[in-house]
Amino acid sequence: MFRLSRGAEYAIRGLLYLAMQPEGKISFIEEISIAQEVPKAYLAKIFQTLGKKGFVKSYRGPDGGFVLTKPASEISLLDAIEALEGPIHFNDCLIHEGYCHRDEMCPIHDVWMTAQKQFLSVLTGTNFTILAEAARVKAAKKTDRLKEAKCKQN
Amino acid sequence: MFRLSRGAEYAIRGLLYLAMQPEGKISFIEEISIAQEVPKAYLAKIFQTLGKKGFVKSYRGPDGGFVLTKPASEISLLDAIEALEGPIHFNDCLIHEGYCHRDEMCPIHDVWMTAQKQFLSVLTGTNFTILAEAARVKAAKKTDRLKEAKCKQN
DNA sequence: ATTAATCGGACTAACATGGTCTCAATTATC
DNA sequence: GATAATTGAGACCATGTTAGTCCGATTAAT
Repeated sequence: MFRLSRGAEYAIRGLLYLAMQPEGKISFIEEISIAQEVPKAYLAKIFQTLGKKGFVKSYRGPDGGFVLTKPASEISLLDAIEALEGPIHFNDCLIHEGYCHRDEMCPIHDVWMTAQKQFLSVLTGTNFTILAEAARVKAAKKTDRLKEAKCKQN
Repeated sequence: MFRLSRGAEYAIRGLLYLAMQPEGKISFIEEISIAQEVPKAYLAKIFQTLGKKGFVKSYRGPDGGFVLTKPASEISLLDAIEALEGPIHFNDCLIHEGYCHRDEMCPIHDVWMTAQKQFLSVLTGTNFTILAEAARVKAAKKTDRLKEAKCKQN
């Protein structure tokens, strides 16, 4: 179906939220779920898998929560997606060399290969420092727009 | 899940088969299903949707079957896929401008946009004449390999 | 102890996928 | 005109995936 799953989408939002916090600050699920508009219980489950995959570290008990285990710059968008969806391969024939016995006559294999490479290169080229920065810029623009609107009112 | 559906895969194989036939030659489902290793009944269903979408024309009765309605060069890989899967958008926010209210603060939208563009450009840049030609080349190489192997035997 | 948080997993409803099967319609051939 | 070969339309079904919810257990700060 060529669609990002909601689970992966939410994982990305969650990691982005953490990436935008001051370093080392513990955030808890409820906080993130509200800010990022994700159902709390679902987000909790997602963060468990993010924990198992080594992207976040958790603290239990009151004042518990989650922190990134590595610098945001070392987590790519692809990492986040594959953490939830598993490895991406557009077509079965791309799973590994020799998987598909039709390879020797099938001309489509190569097309998929390049399409997938193009796609993956965009995702690996984007990390959460970049995303966090882009989010900050967007937020600034938004407040600018609001100010301007208020100015016109008066 | 970022995966091509089997249905679309089979549609591609079917169209490729037709594209490789002499122009105007009618092929019937059983023939195609055997050559392309697709379950016959399923392929029949797929060709009905390909017919409705205007890619193939059908003839009933004995000696009936299917033919391409337009030159293979005018059918892109994307056309074939979207005929079965509907329009491709990697993420909901790409459905149309303004669909997602988070756009104004979400930094990921733009990444998806470029990733999808890259991907689609590969698929639109590949048509069935290209594929058919590539298949012929591959087939030739295969027979070469076989000949060589036979030569060594003697 | 209480309370606030994660951990782990069971559970579920809805939908998508990948088919099969049947019967009807069409048409070439004998 | 009967027969046989083909597509047309759609009902049907088993399985898997998605997008969650819910609950009880665990951990730790106060």
